[in-house]
Amino acid sequence: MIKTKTPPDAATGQHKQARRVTSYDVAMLAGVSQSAVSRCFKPGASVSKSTYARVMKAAEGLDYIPNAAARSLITRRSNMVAVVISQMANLYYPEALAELSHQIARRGKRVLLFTMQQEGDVGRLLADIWQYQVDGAIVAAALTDEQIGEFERRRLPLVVFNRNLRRSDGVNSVLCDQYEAGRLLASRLAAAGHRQFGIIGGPADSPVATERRTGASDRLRELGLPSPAVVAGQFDYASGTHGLREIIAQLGRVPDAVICGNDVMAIGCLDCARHELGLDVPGQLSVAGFDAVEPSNWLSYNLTTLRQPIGPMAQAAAELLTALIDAREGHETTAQTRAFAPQFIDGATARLVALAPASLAA
Amino acid sequence: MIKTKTPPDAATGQHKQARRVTSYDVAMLAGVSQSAVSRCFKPGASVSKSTYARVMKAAEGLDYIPNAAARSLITRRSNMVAVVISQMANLYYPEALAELSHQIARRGKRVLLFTMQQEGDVGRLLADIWQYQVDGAIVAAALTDEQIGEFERRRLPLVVFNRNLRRSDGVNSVLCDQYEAGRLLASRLAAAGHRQFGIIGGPADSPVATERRTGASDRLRELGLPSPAVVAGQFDYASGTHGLREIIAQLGRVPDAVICGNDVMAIGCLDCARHELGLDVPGQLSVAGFDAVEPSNWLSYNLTTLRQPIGPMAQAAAELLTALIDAREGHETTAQTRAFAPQFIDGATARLVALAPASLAA
DNA sequence: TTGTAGGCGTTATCAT
DNA sequence: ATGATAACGCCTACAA
Repeated sequence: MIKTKTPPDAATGQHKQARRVTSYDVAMLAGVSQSAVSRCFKPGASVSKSTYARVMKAAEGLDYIPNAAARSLITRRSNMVAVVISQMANLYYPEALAELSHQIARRGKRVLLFTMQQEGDVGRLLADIWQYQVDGAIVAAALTDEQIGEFERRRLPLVVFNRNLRRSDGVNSVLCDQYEAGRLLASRLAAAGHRQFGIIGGPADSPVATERRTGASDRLRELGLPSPAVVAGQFDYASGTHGLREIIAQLGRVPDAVICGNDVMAIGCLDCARHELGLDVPGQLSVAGFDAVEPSNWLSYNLTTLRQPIGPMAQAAAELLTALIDAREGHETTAQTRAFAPQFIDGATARLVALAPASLAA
Repeated sequence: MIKTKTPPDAATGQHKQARRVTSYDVAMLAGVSQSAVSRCFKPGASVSKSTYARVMKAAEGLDYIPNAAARSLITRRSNMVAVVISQMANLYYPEALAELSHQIARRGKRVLLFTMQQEGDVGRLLADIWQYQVDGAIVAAALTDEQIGEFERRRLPLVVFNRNLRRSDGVNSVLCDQYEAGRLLASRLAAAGHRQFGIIGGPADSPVATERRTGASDRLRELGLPSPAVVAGQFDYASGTHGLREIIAQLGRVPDAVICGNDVMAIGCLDCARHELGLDVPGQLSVAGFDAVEPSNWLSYNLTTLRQPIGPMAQAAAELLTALIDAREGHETTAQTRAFAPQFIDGATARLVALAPASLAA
């Protein structure tokens, strides 16, 4: 007996123990060398038709599948992409994740998922990302410049998703201009004659939330409108309902319009206005959100909002990342930013035309 | 020069090329053997305090992180768990995924995500699951017995999520009894005097959808009620709106109650009834769904539905799977099923008390 | 086209 | 406690 550590039941052959079937087993059964087997599983390798057939038959008989861990050790490619996402509660992110997963799968890779509750928790995930030897990462969360630097040092392709446009230099990113979106929404509402605004913002550690909020309030200030009542929320439904009440308490009256940091909060705000406060929307109050998540389009809401083109953005992210991965060896490619324009959705929860003097009187 | 393929800039030391830093580098810098380094990264190994400190300092200086692929090659543990999910559109699954990811992360593992459009596509994913050497899998999709057998042959721990209770023997599973849930909903509605039902079912390839539908219609038959109008849907909003119209066309009248295969379809049905057909819900029509996803609880809907306890279910699945993984070597454990009771949510979209004779007259 | 041999970066065994 | 050394399963020159 020369074989080391033969499993106890090897002689009986009853069932093969933990020992997995390897390319050696296949080679033996097919009567070829191990490297021949290896070549058969590499697309575009030079193998004769006859050996290919023999190997494949043997592989099938043994249920052989190449071991990706062993392969990645030598090829330095794991065919895994890290996707880092917070705010699964946000509704926008599940939609984005579904698209990302699909697009990444199309390109022959798989998603290793990293989720977290707070955006601030990214730091603790990073070590794991290094460990798992992913080929690249798509991060939809706030990264500090230092953290981005770590990706560079490790030469790990990185695409940030929805990061602040104004800080996107030097980083490959896919995004909507959230600041501009905030401005746009404020402009449209102001143009319709709304004067007193409320803003229900998102979490402090979310750059997207911050951009939207400052975009809107900057624009309102430019227009010389009264300063809006601003309250903080958590991107969830309850933040919308509480937020509206808080705004009303702050102002001592119902505002003309409320801009919410995302659709879910806008829906909460809307429901509170209609069902708890008995307000007519958009008659007495305009409400608008961001994202155009699916429920915003439901008949009960038909929300006025700004769509982020999730599909194209996910596709762009996957495309950009795989390009970076394929080009990793050799020339440094310069970072690019793919910005998408938010699309205004003219729903039914915001009045968008100025009131005629007559109707003001009425 | 003996070193093979020394990178061109190795002499300059300017920046280290693709060559990654390994435990050897750390060992060299710390002045210890490579195996000493390895031990330092294995919790509970025997290392002296002084070498540990030296190694860790060197590791930090070099940004060294153990390579998980190399490790898994020998330990036979990748610390990855495959999660297979379809129907990301369903709203229920994103919520489940978020919980699963969280629970799995707590146990020191990560989720390798496999998504698909149709449940029938599971087959094509399986080969990838074998490839990636995951430690186990949680599958929330329809698996054939043969496919389950393949997991067993490969001794890959498997937990099925929300598979048919009546076929759960021999498979580790976490589920709600969907058939019973369907019966329960039918019973409650029938008890309130509803006689003519409509059912908007889910996709044909979804066992969950099938169970709910047959549970409801079996119960209606037992009660001797007129046979319901049954239409098929895709678990999405549009299926709910179209479904209701189709049911009305089939029956030639508005049914007393509609049971929908999930909440999103129920919401579609509800919106169609109220906003397109001008029906009073629950005055003229009762509508109920399944899952208690977040929007079902929003004020505009307050849907009558059956909650699946996502949190406990995800926790059970993660727990069960990790237990299986830890017990993999040695004794076969017998398969277990963890069934959770659906919880009736007494919303405001279904009339649940019988009409008094007086009000019938009125 | 095919086989031989070395190496990818760890962990695990066994002396010391 | 520490250091050699042999796996782990595969890919890839290189030689034949």
